[in-house]
Amino acid sequence: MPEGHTLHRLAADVFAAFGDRTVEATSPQGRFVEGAARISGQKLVRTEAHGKHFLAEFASADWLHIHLGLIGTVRFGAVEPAGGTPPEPVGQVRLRLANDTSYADLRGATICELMTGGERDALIGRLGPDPLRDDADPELAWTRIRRSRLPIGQLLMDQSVLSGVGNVYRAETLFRARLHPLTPGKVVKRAEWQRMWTDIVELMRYGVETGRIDTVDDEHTPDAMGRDPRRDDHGGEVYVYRRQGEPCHVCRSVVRTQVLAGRNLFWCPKCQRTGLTRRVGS
DNA sequence: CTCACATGTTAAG
DNA sequence: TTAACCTGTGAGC
Repeated sequence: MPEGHTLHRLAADVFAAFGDRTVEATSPQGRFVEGAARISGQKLVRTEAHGKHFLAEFASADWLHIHLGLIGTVRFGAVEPAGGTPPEPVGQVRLRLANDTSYADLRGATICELMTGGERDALIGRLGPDPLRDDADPELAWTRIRRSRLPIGQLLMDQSVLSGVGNVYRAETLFRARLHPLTPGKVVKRAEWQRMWTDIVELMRYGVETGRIDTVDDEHTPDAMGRDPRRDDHGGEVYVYRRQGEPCHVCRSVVRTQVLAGRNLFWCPKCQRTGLTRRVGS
């Protein structure tokens, strides 16, 4: 379940379990044997997340770089009794980190590699501002958005414009901004972008705290509206993401979907436009 | 059980 | 624009 909040949680969880001490690294699956051997026995100095990228620095100056892609996961477990042997890996475990009390198994990632510090810096340099980082500058994203004819829905998913937003946060933040996803970037107003950025920061911080993407305001919760809670998904309550064909929680219009650049858009045709002067799509 | 699809990205065509 | 990567889940039979 990897949007940016997942990676920031992962960075915190990995450091909590393995940070400031040596860690044993193996690649039971066999596709990261050399890299695992390089960091095994090294002290884990720090972990961090930038957008959807996980990075961990070891005392050897090696950086572990992981990207979960669409289906990658890290599963944590406790070594019991402490000091004992972790359970045999099940399935394709690319990387296992372990110490005397914890282990963590990485599966399905698109990237698991070692980097130099310079390569780590270059990677971060290619990413747009991450709403979950205190040093992020939303003006950098605005500079890209305001000059682009591409749809705001496409720009929000471009990791070089801003990093960490995925399909769920895209759909939900555009709904909350009442902005149609096909609105060209250059038509978005500065104040709209500033409000949207603030909203993204708030939504994603909540995601880091809870591990859930919950985007509906109190007045639109299942309790407040007397409807059934969402159950088809591990996420929380949402306005439009994967709700195509269902009624909008606000206006009852039927939520729509359309593929854009290979990913599904979701929006409410009535709530999401900003007046007649800016109606986009149909 | 099988199948479609998924919160992502890259490289091939 | 499409396939490929590769795991997990839910729907349907």
